[in-house]
Amino acid sequence: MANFRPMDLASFYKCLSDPTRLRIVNLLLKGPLCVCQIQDILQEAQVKTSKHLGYMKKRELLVVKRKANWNFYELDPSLHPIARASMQAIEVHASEDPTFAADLERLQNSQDSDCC
Amino acid sequence: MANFRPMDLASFYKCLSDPTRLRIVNLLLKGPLCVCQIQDILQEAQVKTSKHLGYMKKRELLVVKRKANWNFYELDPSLHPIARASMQAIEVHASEDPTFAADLERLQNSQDSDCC
DNA sequence: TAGGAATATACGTCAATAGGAATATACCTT
DNA sequence: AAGGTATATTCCTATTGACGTATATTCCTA
Repeated sequence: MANFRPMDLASFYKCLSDPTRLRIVNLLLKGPLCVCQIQDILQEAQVKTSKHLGYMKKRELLVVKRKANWNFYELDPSLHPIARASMQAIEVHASEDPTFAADLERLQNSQDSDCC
Repeated sequence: MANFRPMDLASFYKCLSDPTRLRIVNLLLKGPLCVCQIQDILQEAQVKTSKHLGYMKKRELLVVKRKANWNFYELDPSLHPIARASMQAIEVHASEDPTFAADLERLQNSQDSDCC
């Protein structure tokens, strides 16, 4: 969101307007993750996860870094303060939500995964 | 957003995912407004404004109070902290955006309007 | 009670979105 | 080079969303 215009802000909030994408954002708030980790944690179909990641990448909420065979996604570090504040609020309150909390727990357990 | 679930949160962010609705939220952050004031400030077609207000009311972001011939919309006072934080960030940064700023200026000038 | 002002709804159209199935691409390993 | 793993893309379908035109509803006032 280089230029702060309602248009861009709307585009940012569109990224947060889907449950699956919110779950992904909740995970990426903890740091970069590779696609297979995200898939494992969400327990959703590969194509579904991939397309939501592509959606957010296209709208510049996420950036991707390829390492060997794996794609690591992370939140764009240069987001507008409004975006940052919105996501920070999600992070602060994630434990109140069963889905977010369960995802974060699976994230913990996946640290010692053999995936990537 | 009585229950905090990604579903509800997604629904909330859907309300923020349209430029016109963002402009409305920006105005309502300053307090309740009647539809005619909102229409005057946005300078958009009546039906467009009305439908966006209906959209947000249906998703419980806004509540409406009828007074005589006029409908006053306001932000639901019992919103989840995540929603509050997101909107507060919008309020803090509104002056950075030409559209938001111009809308707020027209809001000032409309205080002495003969509308409602 | 008839007319007018304020606001919402119905209907039609077109674009965008979500999700699945199948397929393609990119890179690694043997 | 061949096969495997990781990930993206294409195609299809059903749903939702945005916006305009026309019309309905609600309430006030003369």
